[in-house]
Amino acid sequence: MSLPIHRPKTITQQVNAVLRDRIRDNVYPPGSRLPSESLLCSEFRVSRATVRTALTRLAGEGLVIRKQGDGTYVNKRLEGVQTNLGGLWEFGELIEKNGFQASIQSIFVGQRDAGTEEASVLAIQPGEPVVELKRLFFANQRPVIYVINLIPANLLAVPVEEINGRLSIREILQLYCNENIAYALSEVCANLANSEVSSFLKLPSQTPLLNIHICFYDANNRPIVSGSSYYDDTILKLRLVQAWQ
Amino acid sequence: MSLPIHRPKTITQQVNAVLRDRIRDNVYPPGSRLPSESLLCSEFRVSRATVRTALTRLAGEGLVIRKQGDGTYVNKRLEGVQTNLGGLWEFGELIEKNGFQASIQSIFVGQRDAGTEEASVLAIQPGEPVVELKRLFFANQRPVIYVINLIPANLLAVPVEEINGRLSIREILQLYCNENIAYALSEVCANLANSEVSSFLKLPSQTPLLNIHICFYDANNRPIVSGSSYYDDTILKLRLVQAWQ
DNA sequence: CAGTGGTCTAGACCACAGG
DNA sequence: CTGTGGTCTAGACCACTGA
Repeated sequence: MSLPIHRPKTITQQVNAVLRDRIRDNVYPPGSRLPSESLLCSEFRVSRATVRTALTRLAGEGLVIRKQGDGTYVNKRLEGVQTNLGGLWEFGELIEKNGFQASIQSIFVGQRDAGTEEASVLAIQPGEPVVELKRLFFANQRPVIYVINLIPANLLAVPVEEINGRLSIREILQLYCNENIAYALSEVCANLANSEVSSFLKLPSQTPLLNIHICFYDANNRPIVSGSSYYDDTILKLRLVQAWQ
Repeated sequence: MSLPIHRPKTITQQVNAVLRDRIRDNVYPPGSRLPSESLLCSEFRVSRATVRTALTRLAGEGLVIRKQGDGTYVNKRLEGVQTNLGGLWEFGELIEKNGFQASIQSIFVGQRDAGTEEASVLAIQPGEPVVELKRLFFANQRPVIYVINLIPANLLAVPVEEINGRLSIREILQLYCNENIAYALSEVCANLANSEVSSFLKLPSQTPLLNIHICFYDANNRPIVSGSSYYDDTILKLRLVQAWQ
C-alpha cells in the first residue's frame, strides 16, 4: 500500500480555507465587503503576499470580486448551483452542488486489452492491458452520469480486485498508482445516446447528451487515465464560473 | 467615443509575453527545460516573484509544467489545437486554433424589447430595450458557430447603427459601452438544432449541437451581455486544458 | 550533494475610488 | 485626501530532484 504522507497545509491554503468557510457560513454575507488585505494580514499574522495569494485564488473561482481603490466583495450571484472547472471531474461534488444527493454504482472493474485508439490516447501499444472502470453516478437515486475510465495496467501497484470502484479518480490514482494529476486535456461534444448509455441512464435512445472525453497526465507528461462521460444535462446542469484575465 | 487609454504593460505581463513568444517560436522547444527561475531573474533584471507570477500563469494554461527540485518544462502535448477556457468566447481565436481561417458575418444588429426570461438574466425589466446581435462564424468559409448576444440598451454609449458587428464581444463592450468583463457564468448543454440554427449552419435539423449559454458581468456585478451560441462540434473541436490545483 | 521550484516575509511605490 | 487593491523588490528558508 502507499504511505499516506501527512502533509501539513501551507499558510496560504489555511488562509484560503478560513476565508472560504466564512463566506460559506455567511460571516461575510453575499455582496458584503471583506476586511481589507492589511486587516486580514494583522488578523492572521501573515504577510500581505500570503493573503493576496489566497484571495487571488478565490477571485479566480469567482467567489469574490476585487475592486482597486475600493475593496474585495463577496460575489452574490453564486448562491445557487455552480462549479469551478477543476471540479468538472469530481462528479460527486458536481451533483451535490446541483442540490442532489450523490451516490456511485460500480458497474464493472476489470482488465482487458487496449484497442488501437485507446492505446494511442494512453501512449501505450495496442493490446497492452488496461484496467477498465464503468461507473454510474446517481442524483437522488436517479442515474445522471455514465463514465468509462481506462488506466494502463502497469501503473497499478495493487491487484485489480482490490480497487474500490466508488472512489473518485483522483483518489484511485493516489491510492493504487501513487500518481498525481498535473493537468488534463478534455474535449466536449454533443452526441446522441447509444443503446448502452441510454439503457444505463434510462433514457430514450437518440436523446442528445453531453459527452466529455478527457485524458489526465502526470508531471512527467505521461497519460495516466482516460475517461469518457455522458451527462444527462436536463437534470444536471454543467455550469462554469470564469474570472476574466 | 471612448478614449483609448494607453496603459503600459506591467513587467509581469511583459515577461509572460516574452516567454510565451519563445515557446511559440521554438526558442524553448516542446519538452525542453526552461532556464531556471533565478536565471530568468538575472536575464530580465526582475525579482523572482515577478518571474514566478509569469510562470504561474503559463503553468495554469498548461503551456509549461513545473517540477519541484527539477525544473520547468515546455508541455509538448499542446502542439496541436487547444484552447484555454478564457478563450471560449473569443471565437475567432478558437477557430484559428483549430487550424481554420476565421471570418465573421453579421446577420442582424438592432434594438428590440426584452422578453421575460431574457430580462431576468440581464437584471432588467421585461419590455426594456435591448440590443440584439446575431452573428455567424465561419471556418474556411464554412459556417460553424451561430451566436445571439443581448446587451441592455441603456449601457450603449453610441447609437445602435454605429456598432461594428464583426468585432469580438470584448471589443464591443469596451468601445461602445466602456465596460470591462469581470467574470462570466456559463452553462453547457447538448441540444438538437432547431430550424433557425440548422438553416444558418446548413445542417439537417435534429442534429445534436453544443449549446452554450453565457452571461458576462462587470466588477459591479451587473450583467452586461448574455449570449447563446451553437457549435457544430463535428468540425470545430471544443478542447480545454486544465492545470490541476 | 548542489540546484531546482515552493513558500513566506517585510517592506515599497503606484493607480484608483470614495468621501 | 485617505484607504483600497495592483505591482514589485530583495531577501530567506524549505522540500524535493537528480546526479
